[in-house]
Amino acid sequence: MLSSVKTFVFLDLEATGLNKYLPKITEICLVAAHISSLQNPVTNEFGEMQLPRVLDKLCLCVDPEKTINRYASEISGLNNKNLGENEKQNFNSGLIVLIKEFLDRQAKPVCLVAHNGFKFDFPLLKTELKEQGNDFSSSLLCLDTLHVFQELDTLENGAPKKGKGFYTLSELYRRSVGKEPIDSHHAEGDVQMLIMIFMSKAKQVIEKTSYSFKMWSEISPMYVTRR
DNA sequence: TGCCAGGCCCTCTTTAGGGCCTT
Repeated sequence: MLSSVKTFVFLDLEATGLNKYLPKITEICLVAAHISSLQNPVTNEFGEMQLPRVLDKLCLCVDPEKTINRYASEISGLNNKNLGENEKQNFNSGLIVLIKEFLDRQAKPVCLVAHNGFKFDFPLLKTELKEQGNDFSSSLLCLDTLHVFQELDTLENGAPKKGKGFYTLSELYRRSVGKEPIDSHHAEGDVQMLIMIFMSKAKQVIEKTSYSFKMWSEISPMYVTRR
């Protein structure tokens, strides 16, 4: 299934908190890369892998209309004060139109990619869409890089690696790229790390992983607000 | 309003409990 995907759209959300606090999105970043760029990474004069030159980006800050968890504010730099002062809009129908048009511009089939996406980013995005009475095309694919890298380790070593923090986005980036993360917990920074991690294993991800993707229609909302 | 994740994996397991990963 993944071998037929033409565009991977890397996604990261910042939010007011974690799942149990019924979070709302404070920042969304989508970066679309064509399979041809991901499978043939360009290197600089030092032989270091570079982000593809041809990328489409959509990054927006969002007024969550809810108190942002203190820790979430500290790590993301987004708080109710600066979002309010900058007059950011909420997650409204206009934003959904933007995102859908962005996805529609990409060569299809399209696959969304997020780290721990099955548990956090995809369900939360689905909740926000459903609250506006909207949704994405059911033909959209979803890939969770947390599952991908655990599955690759299982294929190579018989089991995922153990230990706290082994599969965090930052740690995967350190091991894949050999550099310290930059702009961690800023949506665009996290997406850039995600692309680099993906490119470092693109061939294996596309050819070997078979359990790490779902159809968008299989994603359940994180929660449903009572009205 | 207030509720307050969750499926998978591991082991000091299986009559269970705790950690991971995302903000």
